[in-house]
Amino acid sequence: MLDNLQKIKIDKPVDKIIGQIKSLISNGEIKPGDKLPSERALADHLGVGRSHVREAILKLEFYGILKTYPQNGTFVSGIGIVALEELISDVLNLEEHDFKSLVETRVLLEKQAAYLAAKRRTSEDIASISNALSAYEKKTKTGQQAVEEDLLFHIKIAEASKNNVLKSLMMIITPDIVKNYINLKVCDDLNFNKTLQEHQAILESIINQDPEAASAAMAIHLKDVSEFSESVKDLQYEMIKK
Amino acid sequence: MLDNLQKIKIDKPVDKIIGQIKSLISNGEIKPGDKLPSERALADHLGVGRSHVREAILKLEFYGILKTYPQNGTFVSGIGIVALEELISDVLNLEEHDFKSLVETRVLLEKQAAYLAAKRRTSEDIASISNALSAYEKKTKTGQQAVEEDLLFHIKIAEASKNNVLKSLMMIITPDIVKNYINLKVCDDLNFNKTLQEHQAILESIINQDPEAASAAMAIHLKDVSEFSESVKDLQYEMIKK
DNA sequence: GGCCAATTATTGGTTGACCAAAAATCATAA
DNA sequence: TTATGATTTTTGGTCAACCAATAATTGGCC
Repeated sequence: MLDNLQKIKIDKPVDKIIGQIKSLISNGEIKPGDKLPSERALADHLGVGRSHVREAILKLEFYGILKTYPQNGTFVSGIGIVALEELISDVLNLEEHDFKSLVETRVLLEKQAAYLAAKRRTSEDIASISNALSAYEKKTKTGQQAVEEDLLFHIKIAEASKNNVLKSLMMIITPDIVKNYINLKVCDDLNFNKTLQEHQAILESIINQDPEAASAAMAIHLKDVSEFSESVKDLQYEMIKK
Repeated sequence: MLDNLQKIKIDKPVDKIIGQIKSLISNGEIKPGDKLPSERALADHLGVGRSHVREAILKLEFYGILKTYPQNGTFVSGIGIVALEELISDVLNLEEHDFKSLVETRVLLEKQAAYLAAKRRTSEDIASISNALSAYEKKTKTGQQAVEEDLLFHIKIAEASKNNVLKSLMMIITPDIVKNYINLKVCDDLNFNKTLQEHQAILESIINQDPEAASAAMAIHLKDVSEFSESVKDLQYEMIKK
């Protein structure tokens, strides 16, 4: 009976405006590099409040599509019409990250982070990673969950990689991962001791400055959850999203 | 004489507020999962307008750190204090992406995209990638730059990978890449015919469903720019940022 | 005493007005 | 005719007030 309630698509005003801006570009009214109409004019033209326009511009600014100069105007990035349209479309469809893609990408990033960390780690890095690991061990020894400490261990490795883009991207997908972990109750299945040993193996490889081993150890560590994600696939679509 | 003007650090009100929210968490006044004080209360407490608080919340929401429920309140993600602090710090320092990290990460993502595209591509994917390649060829044959068409080729491969997270991350770093390409004038050095051949090699591997070959072909394609990034390193810091 | 409805207070959402800075315009003088 | 400086206009930035929906409170009823 309630089945047909699932597909409600709330078109937030912001997304509508972003769509409108996109069509402005598609219709050739705005070319890459051009100045966008003033916020006022846009709000008037689209029949919405300026706040909405502002929010939309803000969002597109995060993704580098627009750039605002105070008291001057908002300008479109100069990367080309078609690419611009693709980018904007992507921003609009940003929510649909499925768990499988999420995990698949996480594995990729984490492996590379471990690889680079092994190559570039300083003694300070080793200290912080060790600290994170100790905190994790201490927490799990008392039987508690240690999601935070687990995360921190991985973050410290990302820092040791000396690649801030890699770290930023990991940060970006982390909340999604955590949300899915909680929803799918992945944590319950994990054996803390096993996780601890795997963490130690990763740390050891990083200490030994053995990139390949570090990457491999990270792959093993993430293998469980990776396989798990294969099995759930579309299960998440049946869950109630809050 | 103008040297000391370089270090101007414009502390936008938004970043200040994000910092304040972070310290609220650090001081234990707000715990993960808690409800944030109302926008009004926050604005009053911090002595700023509500718009600024709103903008800060919006930004933190993009990164999954906060979640706003209309007419109810804004809640902090439940991932843990330390991890939360790390995440927020990262949001604040998000701008400092250096070119080397950018390229290094791009290579990683693109190689994986090509790998997965070769595994999962449909005939439709091949068609769109081919189209993008044709457009690139046509444009370069006339001697023009074809940055957009180049980008589009890579985007279509990302789409063929069927991993939307991977695609999103590539989209996120693309503007940064483009900006740096333009600033550092990488494009000028590239040989269009060589690029075209490399693109064709990638496409061929994807058509043949040979993931390893596709990944390798992409690596070769990106090798030039990768090496270039090694040589510039800190050169960018001397440039004027606009 | 316990339950339910009307009321009140609080929340984020939305709007329009005002501000200062930058750009564009125009008038004036060389 | 050109250069220059005052003036007007336009811009995004900021703010305070209002709106509708929700949650908390209160009062009355059973």
